[in-house]
Amino acid sequence: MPLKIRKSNAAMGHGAEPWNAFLVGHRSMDLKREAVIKTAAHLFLEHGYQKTSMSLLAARLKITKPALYYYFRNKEEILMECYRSGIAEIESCLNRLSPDAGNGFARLQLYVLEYATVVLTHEFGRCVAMIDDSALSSKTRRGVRDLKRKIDASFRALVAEGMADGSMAICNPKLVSFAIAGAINWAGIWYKPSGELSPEQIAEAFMEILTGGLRSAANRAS
Amino acid sequence: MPLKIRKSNAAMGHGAEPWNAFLVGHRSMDLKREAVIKTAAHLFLEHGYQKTSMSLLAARLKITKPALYYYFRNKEEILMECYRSGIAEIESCLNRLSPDAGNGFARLQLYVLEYATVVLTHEFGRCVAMIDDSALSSKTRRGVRDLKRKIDASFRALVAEGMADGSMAICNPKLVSFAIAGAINWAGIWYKPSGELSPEQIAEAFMEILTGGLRSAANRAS
DNA sequence: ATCATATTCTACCGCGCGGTCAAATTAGTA
DNA sequence: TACTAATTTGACCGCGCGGTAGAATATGAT
Repeated sequence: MPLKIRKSNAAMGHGAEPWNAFLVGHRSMDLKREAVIKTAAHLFLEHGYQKTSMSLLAARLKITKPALYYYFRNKEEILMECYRSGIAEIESCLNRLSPDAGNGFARLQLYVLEYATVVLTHEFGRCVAMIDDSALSSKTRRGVRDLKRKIDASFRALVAEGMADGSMAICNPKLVSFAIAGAINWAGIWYKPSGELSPEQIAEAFMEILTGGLRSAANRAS
Repeated sequence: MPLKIRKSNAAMGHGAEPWNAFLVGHRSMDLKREAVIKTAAHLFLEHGYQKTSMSLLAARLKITKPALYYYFRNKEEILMECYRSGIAEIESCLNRLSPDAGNGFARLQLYVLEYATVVLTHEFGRCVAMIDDSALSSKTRRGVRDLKRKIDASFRALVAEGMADGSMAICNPKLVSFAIAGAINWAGIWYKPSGELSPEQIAEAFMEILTGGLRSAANRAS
């Protein structure tokens, strides 16, 4: 009778190694799918999407490649799920500050702060900013871009709002949105957790640098 | 007697199709190397580095793959040359405005304008901003990063200068440099020449957005 | 124990990649 | 013309990739 790997006590919960979800038998498909995309996100962020092979991903999960294909149709479905989670997280940030946090300018500042924090610290948020979607099939890519566009639209709406209530100088919302998102996304690329600057420090500095030029004269006088 | 492709009248000069450099015989190695990296840059920008195969590059030049290896050791040497040209162009911008174009803040503004223009319009400048160097061997990548670091250092020096002469508010030069370069590099990614905004429009808007928050109070009063 | 189902495995496929080789072709020279 | 050196080529290699087929195994219900 062969040895049997026994179920680990720490197999469930957030702190566990992801591959514990695969240790023995029956746990729900959802748990295993989550374990896969979580591990995949880390690998994608470390080596890039193209250079992360399905075999490596499987190895990290202590399973074999075909098992992956039992849970996902193909490689790009896995990346798509990473995007979906990350974009959902960013959207929830945006909705959270919606109610009433001051004028448009103040809310833009808050959003910059939150967006930067997500992109620097959230494992799936980082995927949205960092991972190039050009490797995807055109159909899947269109789906991703649609989701991204929603974020961009909210961003522009915030800028337009600030201009309408007089708290921001007049400007091109599209370009403002691109400039801010670009600076932050790029930070997602060079930022390494081992560096000397914390995500909070970076987020605060970026907020000041990127929104400092947008305050209206009236808003500045106050 | 087989047909012989005759030398085109337009085979030389800047406006010609790059592959004309290969049409017949003897032209200098340098011309052909230039034709290769120029064509490669366009393909890298269009499809990405990883997805541009040496076979495709050769096909675009109307030669065969092994001929490519007569002029370059390997694929990454070609990308390296693209980087080198782009970085040289950016450095020349920086040197050009060095002498005396006003205080630190004014010169930073000029530099932002020029950097954005190069990254949006110059074929090799775009490579520097857009093409991920993580596909390179670690040795080559170190070379590229050294070159990039020089640009970053100049950038930070400009910021430090502005702080020293009182034209800019106090800030972290490293983060300012990253924020500005990031926003512009990211523009290199989304910008398509077919879009409705011209590089000049983008460059000017970015200059205002990205430097607006850096002006010192004293500088603002004037 | 038995069976049906859910899950995971071993073994494999076709493909296109970066890169190489030795042969063929061309150009320059005399 | 004939010789040499520079250039280009067709044919090929090994590899690792994404993905698959079908057998093997584990699980849960009876």
